[in-house]
Amino acid sequence: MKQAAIRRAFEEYLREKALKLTSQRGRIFDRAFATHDHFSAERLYEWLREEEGPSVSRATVYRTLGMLVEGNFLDSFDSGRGELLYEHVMGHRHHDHLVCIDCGRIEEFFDERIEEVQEEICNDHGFVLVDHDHKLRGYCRSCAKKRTREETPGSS
Amino acid sequence: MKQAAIRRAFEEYLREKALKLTSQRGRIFDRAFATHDHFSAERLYEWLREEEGPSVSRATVYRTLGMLVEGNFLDSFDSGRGELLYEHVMGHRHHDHLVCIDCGRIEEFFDERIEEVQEEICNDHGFVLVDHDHKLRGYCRSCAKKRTREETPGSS
DNA sequence: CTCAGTGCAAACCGTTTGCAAACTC
DNA sequence: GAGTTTGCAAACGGTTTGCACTGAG
Repeated sequence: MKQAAIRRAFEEYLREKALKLTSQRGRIFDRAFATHDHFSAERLYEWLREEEGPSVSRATVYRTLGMLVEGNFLDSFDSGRGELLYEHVMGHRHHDHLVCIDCGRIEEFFDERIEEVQEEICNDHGFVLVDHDHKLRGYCRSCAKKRTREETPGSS
Repeated sequence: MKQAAIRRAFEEYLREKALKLTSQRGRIFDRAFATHDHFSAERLYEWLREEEGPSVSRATVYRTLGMLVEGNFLDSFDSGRGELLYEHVMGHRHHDHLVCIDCGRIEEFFDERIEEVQEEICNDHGFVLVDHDHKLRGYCRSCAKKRTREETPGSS
């Protein structure tokens, strides 16, 4: 889906819900969809104050991000460091995350087998699965390499 | 492992690390191992002030819980509601959690297939897996039942 | 014109921290 | 006695909220 189409979907959503299209909402939406990275509310707020455009307060950033998650334009997940991270949903299928505990790098994974087992587990427990949070934490390729080097007395 | 043996392991740990056995650490440890439930730092703090014994400050509760996780006496995991939950480790093998998004009920699960796939995924990404966080969120049996009842015009 | 939405600053909530006093070893 | 550990209260960091003002519909 192209930017323009996504933006139209957003405006359509606002209309349906009788929400107003303010310049702040527009800026926040566009900025969120302009990145393919995961970002925190605070980082998005920084971006908005660095770049020019109608001013947007921190409160409005938080409120609008909440609304975008509600409307399924964004997904949020816990970074594990006490903040929520957001990523846009359009054109992405569901996936989970690998998080580097050294540099913070985030990669994505998806495995159908896990999805199936999750359903099975919920059935066994009588749970109705709504969503899940699956993070694998460890060292990414380059941090793992760095650590090996440091731990080995090696050359020098 | 019996309470007494666990307590001995704790004292041994303190000795090894040259940490002091204070009355506060003793109380916190004992109280944490006296429950089989998941609890937050704040809840543990409440328990300690309700029950009698040497007084323990909130700061000490947080500091000691951190130490107990460090020493592998407790596991902590993110409740998803902005607080950490703790559970004791002794006699429990690793497991993940099902969380009811209505009543907060927590059940545990373990599935070897998922553990294996996780390793495989990490290998594929060049990650060295250290640990993971896997929560299934949904409605527990009784909350699911309650919801069905409410949504169905039904009898009345 | 009206009411939803915004900005501000204060409030929140779980957690951490600096420092003087208290206690273990 | 020496040096940890504690308690207190203030600080923190991310997020939420009350309220008067602004602006979209």
